[in-house]
Amino acid sequence: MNGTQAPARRSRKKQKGNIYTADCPSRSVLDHVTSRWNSLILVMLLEGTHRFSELAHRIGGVSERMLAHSLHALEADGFVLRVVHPTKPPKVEYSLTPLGSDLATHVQVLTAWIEENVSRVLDYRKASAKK
Amino acid sequence: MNGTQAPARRSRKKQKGNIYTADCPSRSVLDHVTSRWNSLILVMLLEGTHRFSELAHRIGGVSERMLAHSLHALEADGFVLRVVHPTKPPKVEYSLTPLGSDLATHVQVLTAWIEENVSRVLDYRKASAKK
DNA sequence: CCGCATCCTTTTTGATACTG
DNA sequence: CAGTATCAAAAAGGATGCGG
Repeated sequence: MNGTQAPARRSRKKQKGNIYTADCPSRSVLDHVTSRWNSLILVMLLEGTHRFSELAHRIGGVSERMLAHSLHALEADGFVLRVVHPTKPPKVEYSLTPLGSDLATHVQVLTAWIEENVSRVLDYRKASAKK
Repeated sequence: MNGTQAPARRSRKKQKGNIYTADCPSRSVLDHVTSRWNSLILVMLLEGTHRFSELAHRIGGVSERMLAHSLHALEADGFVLRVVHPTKPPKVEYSLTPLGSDLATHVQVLTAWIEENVSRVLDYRKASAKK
């Protein structure tokens, strides 16, 4: 089941994308969601609002440049809300929009699964390396 | 809630990873799962066994090089099983392992969500471009 | 000081051509 | 059919510096 052709339901704005199609916008959304740091950012923001420096500190290995890039991308897609406090020193806070929160929930399931099953993967990697 | 420190449960092989740590293996697993084409491959194989050419044809925009590369990576992590039929012409079939099937289920939830909500993202992108 | 833009290096990806 | 090898382009990543 699960047809490949677009449903072509007319006169309704809410059309479902086909992620297997190269030029479908849903593909670009998937790319953004799965872009290296973005999934980690989404899951971390599920905890609540965080400052730039907090994210930079807690997400191991991310550079400030990449963090800024990723946050902008997530903001442009409407997943993350960026609030600048013009204090001194400056403070920028990031949080999830309702849409982003919904998405992040699903991403978290994935990251949680990986954390749970990472040892299985490691065992397999080791076994096939030996062979 | 959801502590940051590792649980340090001892003397059990099944240790849970911390995906926020740069050198945790779970990070590399996440990278593989979210690598551009891998998520699409996983979801497609959820339908059942597929040949190389079927995957290449149905996943729009993927090159043979990347498809082969991605399939090898998924195979190395124990998510995908590769079976070569020494017929003429040759035939290679790919399917999910139990572990891969479990993972792919969660990835599919994500891709399905994106397909459902892509119009919301597009609306947001359009609105912020206008501003 | 914090956030992030700019320069330059390294890694990933893609187009094309060629083998078993 | 199912890949691999090679080269060129693009993107990711790191170091540094500057505005607020």
